[in-house]
Amino acid sequence: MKTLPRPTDAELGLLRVLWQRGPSTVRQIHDVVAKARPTGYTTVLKLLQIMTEKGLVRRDETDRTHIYEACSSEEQTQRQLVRDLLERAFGGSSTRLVMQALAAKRATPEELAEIRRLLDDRQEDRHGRD
Amino acid sequence: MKTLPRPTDAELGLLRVLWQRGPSTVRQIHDVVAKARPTGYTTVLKLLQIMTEKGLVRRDETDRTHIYEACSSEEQTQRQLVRDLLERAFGGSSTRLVMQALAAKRATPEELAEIRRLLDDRQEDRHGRD
DNA sequence: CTCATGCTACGAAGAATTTCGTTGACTCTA
DNA sequence: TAGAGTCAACGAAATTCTTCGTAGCATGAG
Repeated sequence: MKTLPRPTDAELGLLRVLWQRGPSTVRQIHDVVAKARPTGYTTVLKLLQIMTEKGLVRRDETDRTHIYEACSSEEQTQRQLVRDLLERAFGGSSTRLVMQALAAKRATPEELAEIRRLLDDRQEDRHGRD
Repeated sequence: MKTLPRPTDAELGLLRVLWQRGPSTVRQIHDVVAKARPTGYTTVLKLLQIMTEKGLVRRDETDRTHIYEACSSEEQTQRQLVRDLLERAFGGSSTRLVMQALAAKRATPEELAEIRRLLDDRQEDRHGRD
């Protein structure tokens, strides 16, 4: 499994629908994205065809109405995007990225607690492995 | 001060040089980027001209050899990029972004400690303000 | 002064992204 | 079976991104 190309903005929009809905037809995807922003049906179709070539999605052509499905999970893609941003803009320092993430949007106390929990797990991992 | 456009990959590369070096000439910037990847001098120049139009950099034209300078600090730009990614790929959940940041690159114990310190500050802030 | 050098400006080409119209095929129904 | 509707495929246009060649101007050395 080789690394997939970074999805463009429009592509990411379609992927988000696929993650939310699961495998879907062009029409189903179009219905969702068109609600947020007027978009032609064939625009979505073409984008999905390109994404198929790139390996971002796969499609089931059994029936006449094809079914599209994301190749990477939301988590995998998010991690890829973060890794990318990390290298391109943060010189690989996840600390600084986390700092900016917290600065960019005030986290709720619940979120802060969850992140704290995450750090605890992380630390346990290290203790377990080192 | 209106919001600046998101810098492209190549633009971000030049911004990183400007942040690192401070105000610089085209040649100085070119020398740095060309070391990492062969790039024509005029490629860098053109990119800087476009970035000037976009407002990403400003230039001092006093001398014949212009001096370019980033309009946004590294921190501001990073925050903008994170905010952007947050909306585009994480539905605004900074928690999940932090999770992926930690998953994407194993943080060192020192980094983990620093993030922990950050959270503490954050919490104190809230106590102070709530 | 003249020429080599270094600089900016400009244009253009090629690639990637985004959008949509048209076409031809299939399907369902009246 | 004829027509309306739906679908994938394709081409093409508009835009943005990236790259670089060329031209024209200034400057400094000989």
